[in-house]
Amino acid sequence: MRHTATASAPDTAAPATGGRGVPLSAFERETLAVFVGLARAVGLPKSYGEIYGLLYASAEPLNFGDIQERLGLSKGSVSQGLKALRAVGAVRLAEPDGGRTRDYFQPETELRRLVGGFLQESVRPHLDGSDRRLAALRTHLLAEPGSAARRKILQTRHDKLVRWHKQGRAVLPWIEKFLG
Amino acid sequence: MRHTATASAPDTAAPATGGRGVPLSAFERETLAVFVGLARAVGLPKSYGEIYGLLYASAEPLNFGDIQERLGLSKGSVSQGLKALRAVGAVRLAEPDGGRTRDYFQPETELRRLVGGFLQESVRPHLDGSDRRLAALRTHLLAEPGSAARRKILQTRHDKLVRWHKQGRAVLPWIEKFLG
DNA sequence: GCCGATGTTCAAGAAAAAATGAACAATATT
DNA sequence: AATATTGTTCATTTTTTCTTGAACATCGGC
Repeated sequence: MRHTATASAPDTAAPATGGRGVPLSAFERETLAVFVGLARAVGLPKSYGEIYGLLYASAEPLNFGDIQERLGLSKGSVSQGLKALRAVGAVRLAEPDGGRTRDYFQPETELRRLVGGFLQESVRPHLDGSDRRLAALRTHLLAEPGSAARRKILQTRHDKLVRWHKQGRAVLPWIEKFLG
Repeated sequence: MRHTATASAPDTAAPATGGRGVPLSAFERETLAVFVGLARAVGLPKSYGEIYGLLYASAEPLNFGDIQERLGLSKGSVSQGLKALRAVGAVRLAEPDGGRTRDYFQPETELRRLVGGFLQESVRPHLDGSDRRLAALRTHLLAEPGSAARRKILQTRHDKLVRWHKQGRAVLPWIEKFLG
Protein backbone atom coordinates (compact mmCIF):
# COMPACT_ATOMS: atom_id res chain seq x y z
CA MET A 1 0.00 0.00 0.00
CA ARG A 2 1.08 3.58 -0.56
CA HIS A 3 0.41 5.25 2.77
CA THR A 4 -2.39 6.36 5.08
CA ALA A 5 -5.34 8.44 3.86
CA THR A 6 -7.78 5.66 4.64
CA ALA A 7 -10.40 6.83 7.09
CA SER A 8 -8.91 10.25 7.67
CA ALA A 9 -9.05 11.30 4.02
CA PRO A 10 -10.71 14.73 3.89
CA ASP A 11 -13.01 13.54 1.14
CA THR A 12 -10.87 15.03 -1.58
CA ALA A 13 -13.40 15.34 -4.37
CA ALA A 14 -13.15 11.81 -5.75
CA PRO A 15 -13.14 12.14 -9.56
CA ALA A 16 -15.38 9.95 -11.69
CA THR A 17 -12.84 7.19 -12.23
CA GLY A 18 -9.61 7.24 -10.35
CA GLY A 19 -8.72 7.44 -6.72
CA ARG A 20 -6.51 9.78 -4.82
CA GLY A 21 -3.26 7.79 -4.88
CA VAL A 22 -1.06 7.41 -7.94
CA PRO A 23 -3.32 8.31 -10.85
CA LEU A 24 -3.96 5.75 -13.53
CA SER A 25 -1.72 5.79 -16.58
CA ALA A 26 -3.18 5.91 -20.05
CA PHE A 27 -2.37 2.24 -20.42
CA GLU A 28 -4.17 1.40 -17.24
CA ARG A 29 -7.18 3.51 -18.07
CA GLU A 30 -7.59 1.86 -21.44
CA THR A 31 -7.17 -1.59 -20.01
CA LEU A 32 -9.81 -0.84 -17.40
CA ALA A 33 -12.11 0.37 -20.15
CA VAL A 34 -11.74 -2.89 -22.00
CA PHE A 35 -12.60 -4.94 -18.95
CA VAL A 36 -15.37 -2.68 -17.79
CA GLY A 37 -16.94 -3.18 -21.18
CA LEU A 38 -16.47 -6.90 -20.94
CA ALA A 39 -17.90 -7.01 -17.45
CA ARG A 40 -21.00 -5.13 -18.47
CA ALA A 41 -21.42 -7.35 -21.50
CA VAL A 42 -21.47 -10.32 -19.19
CA GLY A 43 -23.77 -8.69 -16.68
CA LEU A 44 -21.23 -7.93 -13.97
CA PRO A 45 -20.96 -4.60 -12.17
CA LYS A 46 -18.60 -2.04 -13.55
CA SER A 47 -16.50 -2.12 -10.42
CA TYR A 48 -15.69 -5.77 -10.95
CA GLY A 49 -14.37 -4.93 -14.37
CA GLU A 50 -12.30 -2.14 -12.91
CA ILE A 51 -10.77 -4.34 -10.29
CA TYR A 52 -9.91 -7.09 -12.70
CA GLY A 53 -8.67 -4.59 -15.22
CA LEU A 54 -6.37 -2.93 -12.73
CA LEU A 55 -4.89 -6.25 -11.74
CA TYR A 56 -4.52 -7.17 -15.36
CA ALA A 57 -2.70 -3.96 -16.13
CA SER A 58 -0.40 -4.49 -13.19
CA ALA A 59 2.88 -6.30 -13.50
CA GLU A 60 2.98 -6.97 -9.77
CA PRO A 61 0.22 -8.34 -7.53
CA LEU A 62 -1.78 -5.73 -5.64
CA ASN A 63 -3.35 -5.78 -2.22
CA PHE A 64 -6.71 -4.62 -1.01
CA GLY A 65 -5.50 -1.14 -0.15
CA ASP A 66 -3.75 -0.64 -3.48
CA ILE A 67 -6.88 -1.47 -5.35
CA GLN A 68 -9.07 0.72 -3.23
CA GLU A 69 -6.77 3.69 -3.50
CA ARG A 70 -6.02 3.55 -7.15
CA LEU A 71 -9.58 3.02 -8.22
CA GLY A 72 -11.10 5.24 -5.61
CA LEU A 73 -13.68 2.63 -4.71
CA SER A 74 -15.22 2.06 -1.32
CA LYS A 75 -14.01 -0.77 0.87
CA GLY A 76 -17.34 -2.45 0.40
CA SER A 77 -17.06 -2.52 -3.36
CA VAL A 78 -13.51 -3.79 -3.32
CA SER A 79 -14.36 -6.48 -0.82
CA GLN A 80 -17.36 -7.72 -2.74
CA GLY A 81 -15.65 -7.38 -6.06
CA LEU A 82 -12.65 -9.40 -5.03
CA LYS A 83 -14.85 -11.99 -3.43
CA ALA A 84 -16.92 -12.44 -6.56
CA LEU A 85 -13.94 -12.43 -8.86
CA ARG A 86 -12.24 -15.05 -6.76
CA ALA A 87 -15.43 -17.10 -6.74
CA VAL A 88 -15.41 -17.35 -10.52
CA GLY A 89 -11.69 -17.94 -10.54
CA ALA A 90 -10.84 -14.69 -12.27
CA VAL A 91 -8.62 -13.51 -9.45
CA ARG A 92 -6.26 -15.50 -7.27
CA LEU A 93 -4.09 -14.90 -4.27
CA ALA A 94 -0.42 -14.43 -5.03
CA GLU A 95 1.75 -16.97 -3.26
CA PRO A 96 2.35 -15.64 0.24
CA ASP A 97 5.70 -13.94 -0.15
CA GLY A 98 8.02 -13.85 2.85
CA GLY A 99 7.37 -10.82 4.99
CA ARG A 100 4.04 -9.75 3.57
CA THR A 101 1.13 -9.97 5.94
CA ARG A 102 -1.71 -8.80 3.73
CA ASP A 103 -3.14 -10.75 0.86
CA TYR A 104 -1.99 -9.87 -2.61
CA PHE A 105 -4.08 -10.48 -5.68
CA GLN A 106 -3.32 -11.53 -9.23
CA PRO A 107 -5.49 -11.91 -12.29
CA GLU A 108 -6.05 -15.31 -13.77
CA THR A 109 -4.86 -14.80 -17.32
CA GLU A 110 -5.70 -18.11 -18.90
CA LEU A 111 -8.75 -17.62 -21.00
CA ARG A 112 -9.79 -21.19 -20.58
CA ARG A 113 -9.90 -20.97 -16.82
CA LEU A 114 -11.58 -17.62 -16.90
CA VAL A 115 -14.34 -18.71 -19.19
CA GLY A 116 -14.57 -22.06 -17.50
CA GLY A 117 -15.07 -20.44 -14.14
CA PHE A 118 -17.67 -18.11 -15.47
CA LEU A 119 -19.62 -20.84 -17.18
CA GLN A 120 -19.44 -22.96 -14.09
CA GLU A 121 -20.50 -20.27 -11.66
CA SER A 122 -22.90 -18.21 -13.68
CA VAL A 123 -24.25 -20.17 -16.59
CA ARG A 124 -24.70 -23.61 -15.08
CA PRO A 125 -26.91 -22.41 -12.27
CA HIS A 126 -29.18 -20.78 -14.80
CA LEU A 127 -29.45 -23.96 -16.76
CA ASP A 128 -30.20 -25.91 -13.64
CA GLY A 129 -32.86 -23.44 -12.64
CA SER A 130 -34.55 -23.81 -16.00
CA ASP A 131 -34.49 -27.56 -15.66
CA ARG A 132 -37.04 -27.44 -12.90
CA ARG A 133 -39.15 -25.00 -14.80
CA LEU A 134 -39.18 -27.18 -17.86
CA ALA A 135 -40.34 -30.13 -15.85
CA ALA A 136 -43.22 -28.08 -14.49
CA LEU A 137 -44.01 -26.98 -17.99
CA ARG A 138 -44.48 -30.50 -19.22
CA THR A 139 -47.14 -31.01 -16.57
CA HIS A 140 -48.99 -27.83 -17.33
CA LEU A 141 -48.94 -28.63 -20.98
CA LEU A 142 -51.21 -31.59 -20.36
CA ALA A 143 -53.72 -29.34 -18.66
CA GLU A 144 -53.68 -26.82 -21.46
CA PRO A 145 -57.05 -26.50 -23.19
CA GLY A 146 -57.71 -26.15 -26.87
CA SER A 147 -58.09 -28.21 -30.01
CA ALA A 148 -55.96 -31.24 -30.67
CA ALA A 149 -54.12 -29.27 -33.34
CA ARG A 150 -53.31 -26.49 -30.93
CA ARG A 151 -52.09 -28.93 -28.32
CA LYS A 152 -49.93 -30.56 -30.91
CA ILE A 153 -48.24 -27.31 -31.75
CA LEU A 154 -47.56 -26.45 -28.16
CA GLN A 155 -46.27 -29.94 -27.60
CA THR A 156 -43.82 -29.42 -30.41
CA ARG A 157 -42.75 -26.08 -29.04
CA HIS A 158 -42.11 -27.51 -25.65
CA ASP A 159 -40.11 -30.39 -27.05
CA LYS A 160 -38.01 -27.93 -28.95
CA LEU A 161 -37.39 -25.94 -25.83
CA VAL A 162 -36.16 -29.00 -24.02
CA ARG A 163 -33.91 -29.81 -26.92
CA TRP A 164 -32.44 -26.31 -26.87
CA HIS A 165 -31.65 -26.78 -23.30
CA LYS A 166 -29.80 -29.97 -23.91
CA GLN A 167 -27.88 -28.41 -26.73
CA GLY A 168 -27.01 -25.49 -24.54
CA ARG A 169 -25.57 -27.78 -21.98
CA ALA A 170 -23.72 -29.67 -24.63
CA VAL A 171 -21.95 -26.63 -26.05
CA LEU A 172 -20.44 -25.53 -22.79
CA PRO A 173 -17.74 -28.18 -22.40
CA TRP A 174 -17.13 -27.82 -26.05
CA ILE A 175 -16.44 -24.13 -25.78
CA GLU A 176 -14.06 -24.75 -22.95
CA LYS A 177 -12.18 -27.27 -24.99
CA PHE A 178 -12.02 -24.92 -27.92
CA LEU A 179 -10.39 -22.27 -25.80
CA GLY A 180 -7.93 -24.68 -24.23
CA MET B 1 -57.46 -8.37 -30.76
CA ARG B 2 -60.18 -9.23 -28.29
CA HIS B 3 -62.19 -6.05 -28.11
CA THR B 4 -62.13 -2.44 -26.93
CA ALA B 5 -60.93 -1.48 -23.46
CA THR B 6 -57.87 0.27 -24.88
CA ALA B 7 -57.84 3.90 -23.86
CA SER B 8 -61.14 3.79 -22.02
CA ALA B 9 -60.03 1.10 -19.57
CA PRO B 10 -60.85 2.39 -16.06
CA ASP B 11 -57.39 1.46 -14.86
CA THR B 12 -58.49 -1.86 -13.44
CA ALA B 13 -55.74 -2.52 -10.90
CA ALA B 14 -53.18 -4.11 -13.19
CA PRO B 15 -51.71 -7.11 -11.31
CA ALA B 16 -47.99 -7.68 -11.16
CA THR B 17 -47.79 -9.92 -14.21
CA GLY B 18 -50.83 -10.33 -16.38
CA GLY B 19 -53.08 -7.91 -18.17
CA ARG B 20 -56.79 -7.45 -18.07
CA GLY B 21 -57.82 -9.67 -20.98
CA VAL B 22 -57.79 -13.45 -20.94
CA PRO B 23 -55.52 -14.34 -18.02
CA LEU B 24 -52.43 -16.39 -18.65
CA SER B 25 -52.70 -20.15 -18.27
CA ALA B 26 -50.29 -22.05 -16.08
CA PHE B 27 -48.53 -23.26 -19.18
CA GLU B 28 -48.16 -19.74 -20.45
CA ARG B 29 -46.96 -18.38 -17.14
CA GLU B 30 -44.28 -21.01 -16.86
CA THR B 31 -43.14 -20.50 -20.40
CA LEU B 32 -42.90 -16.79 -19.80
CA ALA B 33 -40.86 -17.47 -16.68
CA VAL B 34 -38.40 -19.54 -18.66
CA PHE B 35 -37.90 -16.83 -21.23
CA VAL B 36 -37.83 -14.01 -18.75
CA GLY B 37 -34.99 -15.84 -17.05
CA LEU B 38 -33.24 -16.35 -20.32
CA ALA B 39 -33.68 -12.72 -21.28
CA ARG B 40 -32.20 -11.49 -18.04
CA ALA B 41 -29.33 -13.93 -18.36
CA VAL B 42 -28.55 -12.39 -21.69
CA GLY B 43 -28.99 -8.83 -20.51
CA LEU B 44 -32.32 -8.11 -22.11
CA PRO B 45 -35.24 -6.44 -20.32
CA LYS B 46 -37.78 -8.64 -18.67
CA SER B 47 -40.51 -7.38 -20.94
CA TYR B 48 -38.69 -8.71 -23.99
CA GLY B 49 -38.65 -12.12 -22.41
CA GLU B 50 -42.34 -11.87 -21.66
CA ILE B 51 -43.21 -10.92 -25.19
CA TYR B 52 -41.15 -13.65 -26.74
CA GLY B 53 -42.41 -16.13 -24.18
CA LEU B 54 -46.03 -15.29 -24.89
CA LEU B 55 -45.51 -15.75 -28.59
CA TYR B 56 -43.68 -18.97 -27.96
CA ALA B 57 -46.50 -20.32 -25.84
CA SER B 58 -49.01 -19.36 -28.47
CA ALA B 59 -50.06 -21.76 -31.18
CA GLU B 60 -51.32 -18.91 -33.34
CA PRO B 61 -49.59 -15.63 -34.20
CA LEU B 62 -50.56 -12.65 -32.07
CA ASN B 63 -50.91 -9.00 -32.90
CA PHE B 64 -49.79 -5.92 -31.05
CA GLY B 65 -53.03 -5.56 -29.14
CA ASP B 66 -53.11 -9.21 -28.08
CA ILE B 67 -49.67 -8.94 -26.62
CA GLN B 68 -50.35 -5.73 -24.81
CA GLU B 69 -53.58 -6.98 -23.31
CA ARG B 70 -52.44 -10.36 -22.20
CA LEU B 71 -49.22 -9.16 -20.65
CA GLY B 72 -50.61 -5.92 -19.33
CA LEU B 73 -47.69 -3.97 -20.73
CA SER B 74 -47.72 -0.41 -21.95
CA LYS B 75 -47.84 0.32 -25.65
CA GLY B 76 -44.37 1.72 -25.40
CA SER B 77 -42.92 -1.46 -23.99
CA VAL B 78 -44.61 -3.66 -26.52
CA SER B 79 -43.54 -1.45 -29.37
CA GLN B 80 -39.93 -1.35 -28.30
CA GLY B 81 -39.86 -4.98 -27.35
CA LEU B 82 -41.19 -6.15 -30.68
CA LYS B 83 -38.83 -3.86 -32.50
CA ALA B 84 -35.81 -5.19 -30.67
CA LEU B 85 -36.89 -8.79 -30.94
CA ARG B 86 -37.41 -8.40 -34.64
CA ALA B 87 -34.04 -6.74 -34.96
CA VAL B 88 -32.27 -9.80 -33.56
CA GLY B 89 -34.47 -12.07 -35.60
CA ALA B 90 -36.23 -13.60 -32.62
CA VAL B 91 -39.67 -12.52 -33.81
CA ARG B 92 -41.03 -12.40 -37.31
CA LEU B 93 -44.16 -11.21 -39.01
CA ALA B 94 -46.62 -13.94 -39.86
CA GLU B 95 -47.38 -14.04 -43.57
CA PRO B 96 -50.05 -11.43 -44.21
CA ASP B 97 -53.19 -13.50 -44.15
CA GLY B 98 -56.11 -12.41 -46.34
CA GLY B 99 -58.41 -10.07 -44.50
CA ARG B 100 -56.15 -9.14 -41.61
CA THR B 101 -55.03 -5.57 -41.53
CA ARG B 102 -52.79 -5.53 -38.47
CA ASP B 103 -49.45 -7.21 -38.28
CA TYR B 104 -49.27 -10.57 -36.58
CA PHE B 105 -46.15 -11.86 -34.89
CA GLN B 106 -44.55 -15.25 -34.54
CA PRO B 107 -41.53 -16.47 -32.64
CA GLU B 108 -38.52 -17.69 -34.50
CA THR B 109 -38.10 -21.18 -33.10
CA GLU B 110 -34.91 -22.30 -34.72
CA LEU B 111 -32.19 -22.14 -32.15
CA ARG B 112 -29.55 -21.57 -34.72
CA ARG B 113 -31.22 -18.49 -36.11
CA LEU B 114 -32.00 -17.18 -32.68
CA VAL B 115 -28.49 -17.49 -31.40
CA GLY B 116 -27.08 -16.38 -34.71
CA GLY B 117 -29.13 -13.23 -34.65
CA PHE B 118 -28.15 -12.49 -31.11
CA LEU B 119 -24.47 -13.00 -31.73
CA GLN B 120 -24.66 -10.89 -34.82
CA GLU B 121 -26.57 -8.01 -33.26
CA SER B 122 -25.25 -7.97 -29.73
CA VAL B 123 -21.92 -9.70 -29.47
CA ARG B 124 -20.23 -8.63 -32.69
CA PRO B 125 -20.64 -4.94 -31.99
CA HIS B 126 -18.97 -5.41 -28.63
CA LEU B 127 -16.06 -7.19 -30.20
CA ASP B 128 -15.72 -4.48 -32.78
CA GLY B 129 -15.80 -1.83 -30.11
CA SER B 130 -12.99 -3.54 -28.26
CA ASP B 131 -10.94 -3.73 -31.40
CA ARG B 132 -10.43 -0.01 -31.40
CA ARG B 133 -9.62 -0.01 -27.71
CA LEU B 134 -7.02 -2.66 -28.14
CA ALA B 135 -5.31 -0.70 -30.85
CA ALA B 136 -5.15 2.32 -28.58
CA LEU B 137 -3.76 0.12 -25.86
CA ARG B 138 -0.85 -0.98 -27.96
CA THR B 139 0.13 2.64 -28.36
CA HIS B 140 -0.13 3.50 -24.71
CA LEU B 141 1.83 0.45 -23.80
CA LEU B 142 4.87 1.95 -25.48
CA ALA B 143 4.55 5.06 -23.35
CA GLU B 144 4.23 3.06 -20.16
CA PRO B 145 7.06 3.72 -17.74
CA GLY B 146 8.89 1.19 -15.61
CA SER B 147 11.69 -1.30 -15.78
CA ALA B 148 12.31 -3.44 -18.81
CA ALA B 149 11.03 -6.44 -16.88
CA ARG B 150 7.81 -4.68 -16.03
CA ARG B 151 7.30 -3.58 -19.60
CA LYS B 152 7.88 -7.10 -20.73
CA ILE B 153 5.16 -8.43 -18.48
CA LEU B 154 2.66 -5.84 -19.60
CA GLN B 155 3.59 -6.55 -23.17
CA THR B 156 2.80 -10.19 -22.60
CA ARG B 157 -0.49 -9.37 -20.97
CA HIS B 158 -1.52 -7.20 -23.81
CA ASP B 159 -0.59 -9.80 -26.37
CA LYS B 160 -2.68 -12.31 -24.50
CA LEU B 161 -5.61 -9.95 -24.50
CA VAL B 162 -5.39 -9.56 -28.23
CA ARG B 163 -5.22 -13.31 -28.61
CA TRP B 164 -8.33 -13.74 -26.47
CA HIS B 165 -10.11 -11.41 -28.72
CA LYS B 166 -9.20 -13.35 -31.77
CA GLN B 167 -10.26 -16.56 -30.15
CA GLY B 168 -13.53 -15.01 -29.12
CA ARG B 169 -14.23 -14.07 -32.67
CA ALA B 170 -13.24 -17.49 -33.82
CA VAL B 171 -15.65 -19.34 -31.54
CA LEU B 172 -18.72 -17.50 -32.72
CA PRO B 173 -19.16 -19.07 -36.13
CA TRP B 174 -18.24 -22.31 -34.55
CA ILE B 175 -21.03 -22.10 -32.02
CA GLU B 176 -23.49 -21.32 -34.73
CA LYS B 177 -22.40 -24.34 -36.68
CA PHE B 178 -22.66 -26.52 -33.62
CA LEU B 179 -26.24 -25.49 -33.11
CA GLY B 180 -27.15 -25.98 -36.75
C1' DG C 1 -5.88 -10.43 26.56
C1' DC C 2 -5.73 -5.62 24.42
C1' DC C 3 -4.79 -2.72 20.20
C1' DG C 4 -4.35 -1.54 15.76
C1' DA C 5 -4.67 -2.74 11.19
C1' DT C 6 -7.51 -5.29 7.63
C1' DG C 7 -11.63 -6.99 5.85
C1' DT C 8 -16.68 -8.09 5.75
C1' DT C 9 -21.62 -7.21 5.99
C1' DC C 10 -25.54 -4.84 5.15
C1' DA C 11 -28.86 -0.84 5.38
C1' DA C 12 -29.33 3.39 3.00
C1' DG C 13 -28.24 6.46 -0.84
C1' DA C 14 -26.95 7.09 -5.79
C1' DA C 15 -26.96 5.66 -10.36
C1' DA C 16 -28.58 3.08 -14.18
C1' DA C 17 -32.08 0.61 -16.61
C1' DA C 18 -36.68 -0.27 -17.80
C1' DA C 19 -41.67 0.76 -18.00
C1' DT C 20 -45.11 4.09 -18.57
C1' DG C 21 -48.16 7.24 -20.89
C1' DA C 22 -49.21 10.97 -23.61
C1' DA C 23 -48.14 13.53 -27.75
C1' DC C 24 -47.22 12.54 -32.29
C1' DA C 25 -46.91 9.86 -36.87
C1' DA C 26 -48.70 6.59 -40.07
C1' DT C 27 -52.17 3.90 -42.12
C1' DA C 28 -56.61 2.35 -43.09
C1' DT C 29 -61.63 3.32 -43.49
C1' DT C 30 -65.61 5.76 -44.90
C1' DA D 1 -60.33 14.64 -47.36
C1' DA D 2 -61.83 13.64 -42.54
C1' DT D 3 -61.75 10.39 -39.05
C1' DA D 4 -60.72 6.34 -36.58
C1' DT D 5 -57.39 2.93 -35.69
C1' DT D 6 -52.84 1.33 -34.98
C1' DG D 7 -48.16 2.04 -33.84
C1' DT D 8 -43.85 4.97 -32.49
C1' DT D 9 -41.11 8.23 -29.82
C1' DC D 10 -39.46 10.07 -25.95
C1' DA D 11 -39.61 12.72 -21.37
C1' DT D 12 -40.94 11.26 -16.94
C1' DT D 13 -41.61 7.89 -13.27
C1' DT D 14 -40.71 3.50 -11.33
C1' DT D 15 -37.88 -0.34 -10.46
C1' DT D 16 -33.67 -2.55 -10.14
C1' DT D 17 -28.97 -2.69 -9.49
C1' DC D 18 -24.65 -0.81 -7.78
C1' DT D 19 -22.03 1.72 -4.55
C1' DT D 20 -21.17 3.62 -0.33
C1' DG D 21 -20.05 4.00 4.54
C1' DA D 22 -20.29 2.77 9.06
C1' DA D 23 -20.88 -0.86 12.43
C1' DC D 24 -19.13 -5.18 13.17
C1' DA D 25 -15.78 -9.32 12.74
C1' DT D 26 -10.97 -11.22 12.38
C1' DC D 27 -6.32 -11.65 12.73
C1' DG D 28 -1.51 -10.59 14.02
C1' DG D 29 1.57 -8.42 17.08
C1' DC D 30 2.64 -6.78 21.45
